[in-house]
Amino acid sequence: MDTFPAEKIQAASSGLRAIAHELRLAILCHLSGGPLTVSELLARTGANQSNLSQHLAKMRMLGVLDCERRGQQVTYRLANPAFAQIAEALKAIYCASDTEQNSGDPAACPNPSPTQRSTP
Amino acid sequence: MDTFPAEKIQAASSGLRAIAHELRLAILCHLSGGPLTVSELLARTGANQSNLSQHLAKMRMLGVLDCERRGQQVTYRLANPAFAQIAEALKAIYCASDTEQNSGDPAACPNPSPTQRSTP
DNA sequence: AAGTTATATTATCTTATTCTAATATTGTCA
DNA sequence: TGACAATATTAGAATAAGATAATATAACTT
Repeated sequence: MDTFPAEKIQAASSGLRAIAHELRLAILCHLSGGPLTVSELLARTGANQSNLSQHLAKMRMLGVLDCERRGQQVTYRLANPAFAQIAEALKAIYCASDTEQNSGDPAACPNPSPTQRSTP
Repeated sequence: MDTFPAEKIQAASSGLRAIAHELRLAILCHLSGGPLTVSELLARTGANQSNLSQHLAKMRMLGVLDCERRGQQVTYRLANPAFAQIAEALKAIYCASDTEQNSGDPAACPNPSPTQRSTP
């Protein structure tokens, strides 16, 4: 996959920023099952009202969520169902059925590593 | 999709944070086509060497990339092929074939919006 | 060993995120 | 109209992320 036009990268990274936060990802996951009102999200996430509202606003402004008011309740939904696929991919990565994920040292790498010659 | 265990959300959001940046997303896209050396990434992204290295380090520490040194070159690759799916999903969202994406005001919403009664 | 290439690390400054608390809007109902 | 419920907004302080420049390390070459 190299065909991601450079001009779109900026927009896409904004979209990612919109969900790259513990609470906002939780919101995404909950909304992947269908629209929910703020109260429902409040109950499911256990978040602080003001804080939740701010995060919802950010997700909306960054184009991840749409919302609609009905009386005094506001319902939020994914602006694009493909956002749920991102949650799916994450689940595949972080909820692998195996016992453990990656046994290696996360920081292990380049300079510290032992020499490996390309032409032994 | 509500079956994303709460304990995993934190790890997953770290993974997202690792790619929620213009340059890091570009790196992900380039590596989706297969492993590349730092020099190759340097050429393709046009980034500053020090900066690129720091972003690669962050992606590695957050578990998105693996790397391996061969002589004086270091090759980076996706730690999990499923990360490429995220790039695919983003492409679906942000590179829709239609002329334009979402024509609505991104900020339009709740309080500012006109009344809609639930029982008209 | 000295020079050179490839890459990583550190330091610092600037800017952006995030949380909390307080307050404001909007809509409903008695 | 006045109280209440649902949600949004603002302001401020604390923390994190980012860019740049300078320097360090590691491996190769002569």
